[in-house]
Parts: sequence; structure tokens; C-alpha cells
Amino acid sequence: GGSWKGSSSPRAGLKTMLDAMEVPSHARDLLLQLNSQRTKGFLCDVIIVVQNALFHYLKSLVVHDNLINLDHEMVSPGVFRVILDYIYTGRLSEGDPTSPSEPSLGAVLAAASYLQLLDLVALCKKKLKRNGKYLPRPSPAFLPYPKMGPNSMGLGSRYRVSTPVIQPCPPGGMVNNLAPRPPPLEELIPHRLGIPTGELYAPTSTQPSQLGLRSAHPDTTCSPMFGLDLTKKSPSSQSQHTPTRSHLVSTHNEEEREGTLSGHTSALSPPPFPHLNQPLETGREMGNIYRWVKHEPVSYPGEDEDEEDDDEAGENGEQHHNHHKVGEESEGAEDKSGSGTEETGSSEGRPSPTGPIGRFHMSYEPESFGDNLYVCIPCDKGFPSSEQLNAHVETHTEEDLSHLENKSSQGLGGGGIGDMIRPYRCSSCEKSYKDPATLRQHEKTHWLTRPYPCSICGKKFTQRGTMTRHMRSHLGLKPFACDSCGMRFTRQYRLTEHMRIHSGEKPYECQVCGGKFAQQRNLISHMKMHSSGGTAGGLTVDGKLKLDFPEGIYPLTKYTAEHLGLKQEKASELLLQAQQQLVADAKALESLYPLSKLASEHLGLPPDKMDVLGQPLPPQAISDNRTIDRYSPS
DNA sequence: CTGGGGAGGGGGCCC
DNA sequence: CGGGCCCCCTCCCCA
Repeated sequence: GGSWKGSSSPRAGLKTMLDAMEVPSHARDLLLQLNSQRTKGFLCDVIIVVQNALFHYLKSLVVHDNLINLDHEMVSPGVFRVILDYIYTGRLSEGDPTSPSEPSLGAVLAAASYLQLLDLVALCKKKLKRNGKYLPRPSPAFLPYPKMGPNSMGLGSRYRVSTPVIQPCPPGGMVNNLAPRPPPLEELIPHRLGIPTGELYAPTSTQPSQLGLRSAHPDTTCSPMFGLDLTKKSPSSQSQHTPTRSHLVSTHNEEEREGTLSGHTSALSPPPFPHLNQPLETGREMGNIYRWVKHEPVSYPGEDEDEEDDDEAGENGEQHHNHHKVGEESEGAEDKSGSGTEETGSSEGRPSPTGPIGRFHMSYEPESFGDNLYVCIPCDKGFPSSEQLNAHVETHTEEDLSHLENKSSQGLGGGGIGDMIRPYRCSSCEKSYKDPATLRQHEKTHWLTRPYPCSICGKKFTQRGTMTRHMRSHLGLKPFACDSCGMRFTRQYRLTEHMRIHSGEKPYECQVCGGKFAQQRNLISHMKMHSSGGTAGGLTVDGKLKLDFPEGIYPLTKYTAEHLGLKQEKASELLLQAQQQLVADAKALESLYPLSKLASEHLGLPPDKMDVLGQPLPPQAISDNRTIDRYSPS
């Protein structure tokens, strides 16, 4: 990848080389061979996921990473098959237009433009024209864009700018799940497909630079894309750890690929909502394009920026005027994205002054609320102004909202209130978040490649903050000092914990034995002792079943949870584990000693109901206060 | 020797 | 990006 970055000379060189090819059919033969190889799945080291379909691909034709996930709203498996065939054969099969399974040329065109397969776009247009179906679009500056998926909220205009969507998944050679991990990879597109490589191949030289790892191509200006910048934050923020750009030298090579790729990948990392995708331009012109988009009133203000943008925002400021400099792909992109952060950040509130909840106003039919166009989703009340709605929303207590959220998660199903409170759902798991940044952060936990490697030991992290924290341990940075003993810590939280040693405060109390602890974690491990070890003997010396919950099995009350210093949910879970362990132990014992009346009474159930305890308690049993009250020991 | 508690430290994750 | 919390591992001490 890196070799394509920078000036156009590599292309020129390739052209010369190809021109000089003594056997003219060589390229064709080679492609045929590759295609045959591909159809057999031989040496296909890249897997592209489109919905539930897997396509094998040769890495030589793709830029990086072994697993790529395509947004199936933009590219269906059928369409992608056609595209892949085209890539390998140079031929566009039109198939049988009457066959429902055969993708239409229009769909292929849309996907091709989405993927920036310009040659294919041209070919599709040509064929459509020939069929008399193609109506050229007025905007010459941009590729035609496919219609948006069902979740696009009608904001397809955001795709006005080229939005490569093939998303790099972490290497590792395996597809750990088919969950569509959105996004955009920048550059699937092989050079031979007609994309100017200089525009598509972002640099791969993105290894963290500050601590000595450098970027490639000494002749180009490479931004330390996701280099750890300890100058920014770290208490010891030693500037000496932060080489300036001019210090960068090239050490990039294949061996570094993984690391650099991960950086690159993250630099191009996908927004969590494919359908809310921001324009993620690949070319150096993108800065300009972006500027144009910025002023587009219809541009959807979703979570735009890419993860890597942030640390470049300042640095790139000086380069806003210089997008056309060859060899700056990444910076151009980042620059764009960085600006995107600001812009979209400011515009995010536009349609929805109340944030995520407000965002859902648009799903309502205005007329149904008369003049009260501003609707509080949780309680369905309408208000004539956003200010009034805001004032109203503030009257909702956290409790109200969490109650509603629980309700929705228990029965209202998808699209319920829970979704409105936490509208940003992970495409790979059931989790949802209140804001897109958190979702994006979370989605990285599903990646196979962790985007933030430690420059010292190479360990990789899903969050930059975790990586910088880790770095501090390498560097021995302990900014938090205890006033009493001078001991230093890497984290504030540790110091807080530590201070309890001096104060003697032990806020965490075991509700079973009354033991007190200064640190919650020690209470937790203590609780585990109660559960797993508790019935280790199973029987007391006098042969009775030994139980640690003399009152029987009960879910934790909120009160108890608070006393444990745990969130009720967590405490209940913990206790539930203990209970299940207890039941398992009791069952094991029962097989040895038929369950006595005494034991069943200890468990709070008649012997014939013992089985149900093997199953997790239903959520209501934990969260429903009435149930809790009934079982509560207090 | 072992179990349990105290405490330091690292990573994951969400806000 | 930092703060905060949770989880885990580990080491040390002591009964």
C-alpha cells in the first residue's frame, strides 16, 4: 500500500513496466490465473463480508486487512458477486434482467460508485445508456450515489461525497463473526481499476511516531496519525518524547505492516452507523470536497469524524491550504475528518436540540401533534417549542428514564423507548449507547485488530486512552501522589482507594458476614469466597448443609446493593452467581445425600421446586421491587 | 502449607 | 481525552 502513496511516479513506473512487457498477453493471462485461483478459494487471504455472504479475495487486489465488511445496504451480496467477477475478469455480466436474483445494472452502478470503481461505473453507465436507462446526473463533481438504505433517515445527501465503505477488519485470518462491522475502508480499489492510486491509497505509514516509530516515505509529510502524544496530556508530558514532524524518518516496511495497518485502519475507521456514514474521502481533494460539504445545509450532522482525526486536528491546521500536495492522503483525509468533527459536532444539535431523544422527533408525523411539534418521546407529550420541550425533558428524572428503558427492554422490543434513550445500537451485539462516539468506541471492541498499539511493547488496545495509560506504566509516570505517605499512582482512582488506608474508611461491607473492606474489589473477591468456597465442604461438621444465606435465596435489594457499594444490577448478578453455585453444590450434594427438608428450607423453596433454581432468575425477580421486598432479608 | 485479606497494578469499557 | 468503575492478576502478610 505504502508504495502507492505519494507522487505519481510509482504509477508512471508501473505504466512503463507494463508497456515494456514483452508478452502482451501476460497481464491477461495472469489475471485469468488469479481468477481461477480465486474461484477455487486458493490463496485467498482476504474475506469480504457482505451481509451473510463471504467472498474470498486476493490480498494483492485489495489494500489491506484480511477481513472486510461491506455495508450490505450499499452493496448486496449479489451485486458484490458481479463486481468481484468484474474485478477478476474485466467483464460485467449483465445476466438475466428478468431474474429477480440477478442484480440490476443500476444496483451495480450504485455499488460501483460507492466503492469508487470508476471503470466499472463508466462501464455500467455505458451499458445503461445502451439500454436507454441511464440518466446522467447533473453533478459532475461527484459520483452518483446509491439510494440510501432503510435507516438512512433520508439523509442520503451525505453520500454526495465519495464514501468508500469497505471496512477493514482486523487481520488474523479468521472471520470471528459475521456481524456487519460498518465501515469504510478507504481503499479496496486496485490501481488497475482506474482509480488514481495516489488518491486511493492512503499511506500505511501510520505507526505511532512519537516514541520512535516513524512513518514511511521520507519524501512525504506523514502525520503521526495515531501516534501517542504524551505532550498533550500525560502529567509528565515530556516534550522530548514527541518528535516533531521533521524528525520522522522512514522505517516502514512489510514487517511493520500489521502495526501500520492498524494505524491506518483506525485512521480510516468506520463510523458506527453505516447509514449515518460521514463522507470519508480518500483523495487529497477531499479537503476541498469536505469544505464544500461543510456548507451544505442538508449535510447530515451525524458522528462524522474518524477516530484518528482528533489528534491531528491541531497539527493539520497549518495544512488546510495544502490538500493537493501529493503524498498527503492521510493528512488530507484526517484534515477533512478533523474538521468534520468540529463541523458535525456543531451541527449535531441542529435537528435535535435535546440530543438523541430529540433526534427521533423526525420519525414523527408533525401533523399528528398539531402545533406541538416538539415531542417528548418517553411520555408522548408535545410542545410548541424546543425550549419548552427541553424544560419538560429536564423534569424527567433518571429514574423515570431508566424505568422506561427497562420497560422497553423487557417488552417493547426494537424501536422502543430504550432505543430512543440509547439510540445508537451496536451492529455486532445488543448494546446500545446514548451517543455515537461511545458506540464507535464500543464497536472497536469487536474488531479483530486493535487500532492502538503501544509503541514500546506492541500491545494493542481498542482505545487510545487505554493505550496512553498503558504507556504511562512503561514510562513510570505516576502523577497521583498520596499526601500522607508519598506513594504515587498512575490513576486518580487508585489514589482514592489508597487514601482509605490512611483514613481507615472501609465503606464496603459484606452483607453476609459483616466484613468490611476498604476496596470494593476485595469485597467482591470476598463474596466469591462466600459463594464458591462457601459450600466447598457442603456439610458442616454435624453433617448439615452449610449455607451462607441463612435467609434463603434472595435477590439483592437496592439497599443491599448500596451497602455493598455495587450497582444493584451488578450486585444481583454477583449474588445470583453465588446462588447458582449454591444450588449446583446443593444438587451435587443431593446426589450424595437426598435433599433434606432442612436444606430445601434453607433454599427457601420446597424440594420439588429446586430445579428452577438451576436457571437464572428472571430479570423481574431482580429488578422488580416487589419481588425484592418479598425476598429481602431485611 | 493454606486460606483469606490488603493492596498494587493493568486492561476493558463506558460516560 | 480523562475520569471512573469494574474485572482480573498478582504479591505480600498473617492467622
